[in-house]
Amino acid sequence: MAILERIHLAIIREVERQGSLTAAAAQLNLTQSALSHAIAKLEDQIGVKIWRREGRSLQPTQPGAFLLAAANRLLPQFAHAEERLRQFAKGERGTLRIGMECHPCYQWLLKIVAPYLDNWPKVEVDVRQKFQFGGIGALFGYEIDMLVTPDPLHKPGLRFTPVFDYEQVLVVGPEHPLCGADFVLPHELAEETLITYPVPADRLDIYTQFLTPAGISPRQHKPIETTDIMLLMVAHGRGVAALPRWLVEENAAKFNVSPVRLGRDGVAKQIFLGLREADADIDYMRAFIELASTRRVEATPRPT
Amino acid sequence: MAILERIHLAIIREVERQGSLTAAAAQLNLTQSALSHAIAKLEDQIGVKIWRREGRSLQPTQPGAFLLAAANRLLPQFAHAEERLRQFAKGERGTLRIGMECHPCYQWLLKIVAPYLDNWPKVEVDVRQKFQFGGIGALFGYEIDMLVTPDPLHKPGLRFTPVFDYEQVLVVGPEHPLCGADFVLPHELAEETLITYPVPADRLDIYTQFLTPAGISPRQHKPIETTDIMLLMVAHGRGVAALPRWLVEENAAKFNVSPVRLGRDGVAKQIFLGLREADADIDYMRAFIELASTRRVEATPRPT
DNA sequence: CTCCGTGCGTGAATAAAATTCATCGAATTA
DNA sequence: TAATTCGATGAATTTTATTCACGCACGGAG
Repeated sequence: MAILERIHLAIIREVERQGSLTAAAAQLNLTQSALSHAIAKLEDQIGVKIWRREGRSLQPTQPGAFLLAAANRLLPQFAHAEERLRQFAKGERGTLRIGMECHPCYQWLLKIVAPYLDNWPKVEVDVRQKFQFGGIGALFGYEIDMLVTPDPLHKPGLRFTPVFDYEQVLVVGPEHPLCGADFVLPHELAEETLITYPVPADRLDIYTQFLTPAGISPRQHKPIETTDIMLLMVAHGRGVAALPRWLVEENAAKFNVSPVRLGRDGVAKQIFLGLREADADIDYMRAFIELASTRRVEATPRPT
Repeated sequence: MAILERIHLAIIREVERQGSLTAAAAQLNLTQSALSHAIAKLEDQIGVKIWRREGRSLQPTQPGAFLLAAANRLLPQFAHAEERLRQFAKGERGTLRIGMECHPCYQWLLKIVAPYLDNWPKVEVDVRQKFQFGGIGALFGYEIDMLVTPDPLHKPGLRFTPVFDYEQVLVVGPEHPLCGADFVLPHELAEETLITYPVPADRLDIYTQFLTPAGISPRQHKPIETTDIMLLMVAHGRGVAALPRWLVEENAAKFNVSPVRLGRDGVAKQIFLGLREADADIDYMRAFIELASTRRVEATPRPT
């Protein structure tokens, strides 16, 4: 009845990675012959070829590509399940895999995770930042168990809890004309170089909530990966950036940068923790959210 | 290295379903002894018990429950993968699994699917309506390949295309005082019995876009599963309902019901088709969306 | 062009595993 | 309390996976 097994998926994935049966076999601690037999049997039973044998190289056929996608989706879940079971065996509670969709939140997260690890010595924490299908997809696809994101999604199956409010502000260097200003209006950025994290513009609040509504684009847009470099660039007059006020204030002395309110009323933001509804009752998950919620005060900037 | 196999998940799921090893064994075409050995080996290798043997009954332990959840998630994907491979073998293109989050769209869908099946004789179509984690979750979890929904979600990994616009209207019976009225205002429904599909109020447009903003609740709220019964109830003065105008007009003669605009401007709605971005280039998927888009005219009611 | 290295497929042999058979003890029920 | 049902266990057996040995085809080097 059942013909497709875990080993088949493992072979298909490994052959793709290594480029040849022989190399894949070595990786899987098997002989080339074993793989050949295994695949031959599978191809025979379902009546479909997995690869096109073009001379020496193996090109996945359509069914092969389909299986490859399935393998890349399913095998990590097997691996994680086994890992989790081993943790159960050792008396550990599990691994909380946290996904981040909010670059500057990393520093905030560290402040939550530190006491959490003390309170829950038997829980491991793992933080991930790259997801093929976005944070929501990673949550649904069991790549992660919790998501830190500024944009929640109240849908059946997921639950989001706001954990802190903050104000998004413009950061400028000491020589910048806006340094010390009460606030900045969109058109004042029309000739600026805007430094942001490397994500699409429609995921950046300074566009969606500030520039785009006013129909303004900055003169130049520079993507930078790390917050430190970003602040360094701003401090040395290479452009301006938009970051949470608390982050700017924490780094004000170190980098010599100043916050400026975005617009008269400021741009208010919230960070949410999301998890699968099915996990909502797990004690160590609840505890994390609770801890994150109570630390909210420390991270809150002055009210707008 | 790899210890957790498909068979283990199958056993765990089947034991849960059947309540006993013996019954599960019969279901899986194995002997009770085989299952016992298989599980004993697994428990031995990972060092964890799957069930608590309380006298005769088997209660899943915490790891057991975890594996059960994994089984319920993973096994259907194996089954579907095999099914899909068999279809490849037969020269078929695959099965388009369509999920519905929009009760009255069923009739519309039939009109799209009929010509589609003719154009793509090698593609099977399967329509599903129940999802544990909502339509979006089903899409991410590979339970379905396409989602028909009035509320889209533009997120990385998913793509939504609007396929038709319609007007949501109130439906009333021939004896109803509102019959023939130009439009209805929220307070006029305060003493009515409102018939809807059995979904939460925050998913019903008549609440979110009409009643709730005005702070009105109907006197009574009756959930009904099927459109026909709903129209029958309305026609016989048992209440009013909210449905797409095109649906009402199609059934006006058959059931003797009339549409009434909701508010002065009417309530405008759109239906979207959603799919995983990874599938966006598959020809028979594109074709379905194209077909659905071109049929848009027929379903469009008079403009508001 | 030919030789040689390398990679894949195949059949027989072997090793490993899964499954069954036979049996027992414990728990449930009549 | 006897009869019955269910799960565990060890040995026997069957099935399956893997290896070994070998042949063939492709492609690069000489």
